Amino acid sequence: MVTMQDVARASGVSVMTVSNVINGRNVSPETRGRVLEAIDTLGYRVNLAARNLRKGRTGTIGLAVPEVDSPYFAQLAARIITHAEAAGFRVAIEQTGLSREKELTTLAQSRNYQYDGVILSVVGLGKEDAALLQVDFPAVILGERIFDGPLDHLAMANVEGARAATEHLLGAGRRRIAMIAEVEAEPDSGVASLRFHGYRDALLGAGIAVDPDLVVAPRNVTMPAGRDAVRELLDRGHDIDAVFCLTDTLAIGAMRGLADAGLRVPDDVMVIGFDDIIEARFTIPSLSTVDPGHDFMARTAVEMLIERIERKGTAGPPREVISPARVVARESTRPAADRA
Amino acid sequence: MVTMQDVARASGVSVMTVSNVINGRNVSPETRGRVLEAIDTLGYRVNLAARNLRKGRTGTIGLAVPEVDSPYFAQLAARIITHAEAAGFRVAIEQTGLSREKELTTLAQSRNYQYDGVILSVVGLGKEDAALLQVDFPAVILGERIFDGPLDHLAMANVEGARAATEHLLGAGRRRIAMIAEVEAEPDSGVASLRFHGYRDALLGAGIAVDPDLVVAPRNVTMPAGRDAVRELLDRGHDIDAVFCLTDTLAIGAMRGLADAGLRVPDDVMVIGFDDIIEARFTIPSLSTVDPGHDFMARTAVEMLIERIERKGTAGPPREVISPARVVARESTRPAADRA
DNA sequence: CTGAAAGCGCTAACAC
DNA sequence: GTGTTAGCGCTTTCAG
Repeated sequence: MVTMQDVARASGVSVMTVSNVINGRNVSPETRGRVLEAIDTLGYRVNLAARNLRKGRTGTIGLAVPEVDSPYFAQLAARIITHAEAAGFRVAIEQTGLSREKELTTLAQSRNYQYDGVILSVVGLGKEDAALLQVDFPAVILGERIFDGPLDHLAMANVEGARAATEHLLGAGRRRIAMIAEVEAEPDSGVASLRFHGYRDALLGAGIAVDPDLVVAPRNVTMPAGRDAVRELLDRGHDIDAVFCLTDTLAIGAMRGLADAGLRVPDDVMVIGFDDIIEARFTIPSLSTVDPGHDFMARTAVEMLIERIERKGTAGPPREVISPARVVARESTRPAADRA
Repeated sequence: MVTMQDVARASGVSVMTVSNVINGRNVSPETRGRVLEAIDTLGYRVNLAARNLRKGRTGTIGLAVPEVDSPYFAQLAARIITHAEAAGFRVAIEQTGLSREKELTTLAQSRNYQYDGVILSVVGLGKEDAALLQVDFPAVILGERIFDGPLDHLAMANVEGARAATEHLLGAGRRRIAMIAEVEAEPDSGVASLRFHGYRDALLGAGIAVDPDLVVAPRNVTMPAGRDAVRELLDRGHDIDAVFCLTDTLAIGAMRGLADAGLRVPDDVMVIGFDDIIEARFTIPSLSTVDPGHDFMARTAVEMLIERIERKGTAGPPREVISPARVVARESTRPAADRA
């Protein structure tokens, strides 16, 4: 390993001068030339572990997401990287695999001075873990389950978005509206129960009672699970005319399941999802969904985190921000009258 | 910041004992208890920057991909994470944004002792950059452009896979087979020209000349670009009966473009992609494609890298591995006879 | 089983 | 503009 010492010796200057050259501080052109040459011939590289230790920061922020290959999280990550790099931070993505333990570990590890701050997308942690989040470290929580927690928190307008999605289906004349979501036992404790809340509100508002038989739990949040959930729904023998899916990923699977059963979307069954992933614009038929304010979320998460990082001790109380959601109508909910 | 010193003082032992407790070495139960208690009350965390500096390794491998939100790379990353974590390594994902500079930077940064090794998925770098890859650092290159380079290299069977895909279309009786790909000027210099090579071989094998008008370049490798490429193809006024797309992402866009033009897949136009991303199983119709051996690639890349890391200096010459590819037939290329 | 000392490579602070 | 000194927090080495 080549160190600054070696470079300093080779170019006949002190290590400090080498450091100054590397960090672009004032050094006479002649000296700088000699140093750069030595760096080149020796193949010297800064040791970031040493620099980080000395400076007490790394210039890297951690982003923890449940799954990197879920389109929603992948697209969120890409947006966050864009914003963070614009602000001069590198981003390291970690996968928590939907586990509460890994989410806690990531937060703890971050405090090990690996990252200057962390954006944690939470699905496993719940209200009961709020105490464990009591860390004196720049962190922003993305997710639904930790309201009134000790950290900055950014959530979506889940209830409102889900209500709007359901009203959109009602507005198209549908009445037998199923929902694909695993609703948590405790009300409003997670994404699913919040979106179910919106679904129920919309139905009640239209004078329709929630039929528990029309709410089916997928085994996870993937396309295969969405397809199988639709099969179960159809096996129950009910006459459904629309499905509201917890996420677009489930919705894409659901559309596949409907096609397998010989049902046409939107004519026989309308489908709407939630998330507005890029894929939704390219399914056949294209998928109506709820845009949870992607750009707002990514930008806000990065801004909140960087502000905490820069302001160090001078913390201020935790903030709570809700990103607005809006329905994006596409072919999968288009009424017959609108078509050629 | 709480240090080992503080813990040592609080529990009346030396820093060494604290270190031993943390690293699970032999310490008397009583002492261990006192130390753990002090750690807990003080809220001590190991400083990884210091540990890394001292140990000269980080336990983290870097994974550089062009885009984290491309399904292919996202799914590759998820697989690599799985294998690396099984071997006790953490993975930090970085996005190179399709730029040659960022690819080089990532490789250089990695040598700054941030990662123990790096898996670099290359699209911007070419043969001419081989010299710049001459690093004395554990690295595995994923991609097509750097054959005979100085680093371990893992590639797909692009020519064979593309030939098989095209033969699959020929076998279904199609003759006017278009290809969506931006073919590089230099033969066999990148993924696109290699797959074009396979496409051409298959056509020639069937006695069909390549019609340059049937080869259209998308503006990038995304769904919108695939859709627009199909539009251009149709605007040229040719009668096509099949399309081979450089990637599944383009193919999904292409199917959308065909639907927009009122053409049915596979009846009017068959479509086949390349990559076998998860989404391909859930499009309507489901997408035929080429499986490039995902699991093999992820596993092999991690194995090769870790071997380099463990063996430090004792390098051995760079290795070259080709992952086998095979056609996966789905609805988008199903002949009429096979259907109900 | 526990401790003392040394030093990983770098930069902040202060000389000159 | 350049050099000297000190020390970031940890683990390795060697004594006890």
